[in-house]
Amino acid sequence: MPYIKVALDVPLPKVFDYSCAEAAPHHVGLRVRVPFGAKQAVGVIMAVTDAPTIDPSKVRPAREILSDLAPLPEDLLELLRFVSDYYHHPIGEVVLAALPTRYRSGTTRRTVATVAISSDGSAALRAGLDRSPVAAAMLAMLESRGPLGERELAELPPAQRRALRRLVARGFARLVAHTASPVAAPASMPPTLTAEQSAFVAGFSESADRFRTWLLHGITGSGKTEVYLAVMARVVAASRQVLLLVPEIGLTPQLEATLRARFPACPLVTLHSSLAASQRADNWAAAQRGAARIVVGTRSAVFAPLPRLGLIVVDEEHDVSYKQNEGVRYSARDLAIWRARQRDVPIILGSATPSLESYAAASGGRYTLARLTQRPNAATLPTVKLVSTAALRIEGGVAPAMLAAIEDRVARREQVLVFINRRGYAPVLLCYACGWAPVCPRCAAHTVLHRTRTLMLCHHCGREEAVPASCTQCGNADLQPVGFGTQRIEATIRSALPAARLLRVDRDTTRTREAWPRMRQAIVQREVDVLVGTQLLSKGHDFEGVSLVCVLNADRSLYSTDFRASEQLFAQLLQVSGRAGRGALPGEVLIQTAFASHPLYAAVCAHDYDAFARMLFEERRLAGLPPFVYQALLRAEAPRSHRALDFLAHAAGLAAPLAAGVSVYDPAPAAMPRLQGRERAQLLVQSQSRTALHRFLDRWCLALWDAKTTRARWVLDVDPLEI
DNA sequence: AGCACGCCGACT
DNA sequence: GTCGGCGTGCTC
Repeated sequence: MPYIKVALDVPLPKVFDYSCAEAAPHHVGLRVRVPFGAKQAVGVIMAVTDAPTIDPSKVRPAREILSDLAPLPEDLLELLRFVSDYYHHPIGEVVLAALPTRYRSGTTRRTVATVAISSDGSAALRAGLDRSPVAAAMLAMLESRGPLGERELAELPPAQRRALRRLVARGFARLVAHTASPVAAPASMPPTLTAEQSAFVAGFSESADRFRTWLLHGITGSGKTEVYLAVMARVVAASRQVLLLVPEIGLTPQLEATLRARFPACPLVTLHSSLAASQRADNWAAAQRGAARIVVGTRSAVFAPLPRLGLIVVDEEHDVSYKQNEGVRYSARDLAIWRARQRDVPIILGSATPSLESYAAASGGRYTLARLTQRPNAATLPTVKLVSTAALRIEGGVAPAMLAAIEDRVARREQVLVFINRRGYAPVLLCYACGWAPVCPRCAAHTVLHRTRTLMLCHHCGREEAVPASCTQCGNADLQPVGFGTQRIEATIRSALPAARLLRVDRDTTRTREAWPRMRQAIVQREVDVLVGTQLLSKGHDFEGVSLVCVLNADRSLYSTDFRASEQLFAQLLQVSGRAGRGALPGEVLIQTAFASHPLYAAVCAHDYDAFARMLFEERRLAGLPPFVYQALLRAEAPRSHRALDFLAHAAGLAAPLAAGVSVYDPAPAAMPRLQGRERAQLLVQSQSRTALHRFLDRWCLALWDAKTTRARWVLDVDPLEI
């Protein structure tokens, strides 16, 4: 009797043995439906064996092997096993997370479960039969509001879900299933490449069929995309697949349009979170069949099966959105490199501001560095100037000199982009009498004052509350907004320049699917003079009419406790600067700051990445920080903070005898100590040797899994970005 | 993580 | 008496 080892979506570091008469070696990588505890689950067959590892009497038979999808290829399973080992995360969660959601359940058709009240339930409600207040309330809700959909069900508190299950069991409510239905042009000519671009393409082509990591450091506007396209053309012509990873796409279908225009005959699919589940599953399957030749996707696309892979490109490789910060905390950029080595194909990491890790690897010769130092067509870099606010008291958040510059551009019918990395009206509403300010009850954060919809909003958990009329501590009615968000800056500019046409672009104004395309249209057609927006606006948009970029509130990251904040600020400022003067107009960038003599700003003004990188590198070396040490963070969370800290104290105790060559720090509250009603704490471990760190992590995790102590949820964050 | 089982207080 | 609260332990 053959047995199968099944990866299941549970936080346990093992696979589960099932008996399965029909199982054969070629079933490895297929999905399978199995009984698990009291219910059924869908998992992935990781191996087929002759004998179970556990007591055979405990083994249950598998229900059914699902063959509506081709098996996950061996190289992908190998990648997933590596991810599970390296990030010390349960294999089942890793494997199932790599699968499009639609394939995580057995049904291939997209069904949305809803719960509706039954006729028995209506009768019971009228007769007042149910004595449980929760159950009665649920029945009343089902009757008045109609059936509850999957989303609403997921958001119910556990007590209500339990009550609902009981109602279903007693026939007072029933499950309903709805089935939802799922949902080219002439080739554009490549431009003539610059000498630098051609040199890179030529150099790349010499070893294009072997593994090699290229770090393509190109200043903003130097045409990295053109280089990618030229290199991709060769790969596509050889009938092989290209994986192009991009940061969170957000508002950018532009790259996709460019690719389709350049390769009209080449099947292209995208993989990102805003696709409908069925679309995503179809695109994934097209990649797996090898039918899709170009796969453009965000970080999770690094797990797409690609049988004919010939090249990987990671655009904006420094972008922190490549790091997954929930569940398996992987770095898609690092895994892309692992995958390129595994498949023996070249990989290009592109950036105007490479991460210090990549910079170090290139300096040490592990990556091949290539540079693009020129903008094509003799376009010049924007001039970057500082607007010092050190001696000023700024009225509406925008310095007079900056307002004047904006007015000047508007008068010349040029467009202006104003960045403020905070949405809402004001980040804090403060009582000047006693110092009280509204906070979120579930998160360790102030709630943010919003004015377009008047409310206090928690930006961490989304909780909405009414704006208090007076201080709840002292009764003072004079509560003042402190600090500036996009809405307040918009108001300032509107009152200073009443004739200018303003558009605010942030998460609040781009919530609907159609909103952004319509705004984009308005910008391109010059129906807008001043754009006020968050970082959303900074990624990958070329607005030809924009000649001035203004940056507000950059100082916040200068003296942050996070040692990576200045690296990220520098990258952001250079990226944002790149938005000015993309067309024929010369660009100008103004950065409002109270610290005009800070060396970071000097480097930004000089567009000097190398000087800044060298400086940071030296700082990190002296301080003993990455990339000179390797880190891992044990993160714990629990409803009460002592639970999380107790767990970490216990973990530190377990670590002590294992920690050869590894420093174990003290448990500490997390940077965000409370999130969504859960208290969070963390424990840092680090080592100068990656090998020593991982040898330690291997043994430590075994001990942690063994210790069935203190109930806290925990994850290991290997190579953390946020500490 | 779910989910059972099990043992305690407060309602009909 | 049951309902429902939550702590413990298991899932092949």
